[in-house]
Amino acid sequence: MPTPHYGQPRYRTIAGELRSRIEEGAISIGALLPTEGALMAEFKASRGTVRQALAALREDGLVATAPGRGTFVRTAASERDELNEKHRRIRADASLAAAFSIEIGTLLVERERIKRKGGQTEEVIRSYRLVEPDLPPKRETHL
Amino acid sequence: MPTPHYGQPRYRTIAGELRSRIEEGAISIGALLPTEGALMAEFKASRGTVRQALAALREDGLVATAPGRGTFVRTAASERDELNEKHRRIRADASLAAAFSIEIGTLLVERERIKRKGGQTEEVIRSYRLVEPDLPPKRETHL
DNA sequence: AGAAATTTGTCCGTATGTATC
DNA sequence: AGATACATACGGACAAATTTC
Repeated sequence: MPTPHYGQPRYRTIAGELRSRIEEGAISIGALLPTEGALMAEFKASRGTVRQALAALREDGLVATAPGRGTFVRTAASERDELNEKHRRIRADASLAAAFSIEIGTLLVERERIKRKGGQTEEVIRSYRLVEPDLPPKRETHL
Repeated sequence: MPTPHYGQPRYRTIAGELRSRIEEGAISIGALLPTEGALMAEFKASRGTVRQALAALREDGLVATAPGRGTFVRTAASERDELNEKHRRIRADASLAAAFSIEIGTLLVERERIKRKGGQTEEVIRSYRLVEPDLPPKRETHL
């Protein structure tokens, strides 16, 4: 098969399948995922594609990989990563004002993410910033 | 050339070189990096290797890539990402106590990262958690 | 509007290096 | 030392998004 990635790319499909197994407890926390070779056979995918899938899970913090050892499940099975994400507008307190070199009371955007794991909160992440785009705007549909 | 990655992998070398150019202003903010094809020619590397290098820069938040368009520099050239990282022990206030379902005053680890960009603070990230490892411990040097 | 060219995205197969078991 | 498993690298091919003409 060439490279038809109509709906979803294959690596995302594979990542999703692995994610499901982890969330459903088929692969428990701390356990090893199948080796890259095994995944190649199971999904009939190339090594690169399998590694792309694992990289995606790694970015989500779901697994961790060690050379010569394998890829391990990092987080709990059920109730995984409910990652509530909230955006709020808050006013800078003293410490934030100092960090940004702005006046106390200036409006900031707070993004709070709460990672849960089996009902228990694992981590609270709060980031503060002003605003700003990411990429330059698209070219206007020409003349 | 086969695959000798003694000191540094090639993709890291390429990423480092590009990073330098960005930090030194040779490629200014918002500007396009050379295309993947151009980088292949310049570094005499395969497409995959070049893309690995770009992925590394992307993970650092240094650049952003758009399909069909190219890879753009995201952050300021000089004084980049001073990413001060501090760890502190703090006591849970009301909101953190609620998030973790613990008592107010319980000790938590706060990791604060401040991303700067040309002297100006861009983002303040604070994460709170208890503790815990990442990977299962290595096997003892066997029987 | 539409076709062509450009550029990134995905995927395959293979080979060799390095770490761990 | 040998087997296993992940890391790096090459080359080729087709798909999809964007820009250019």
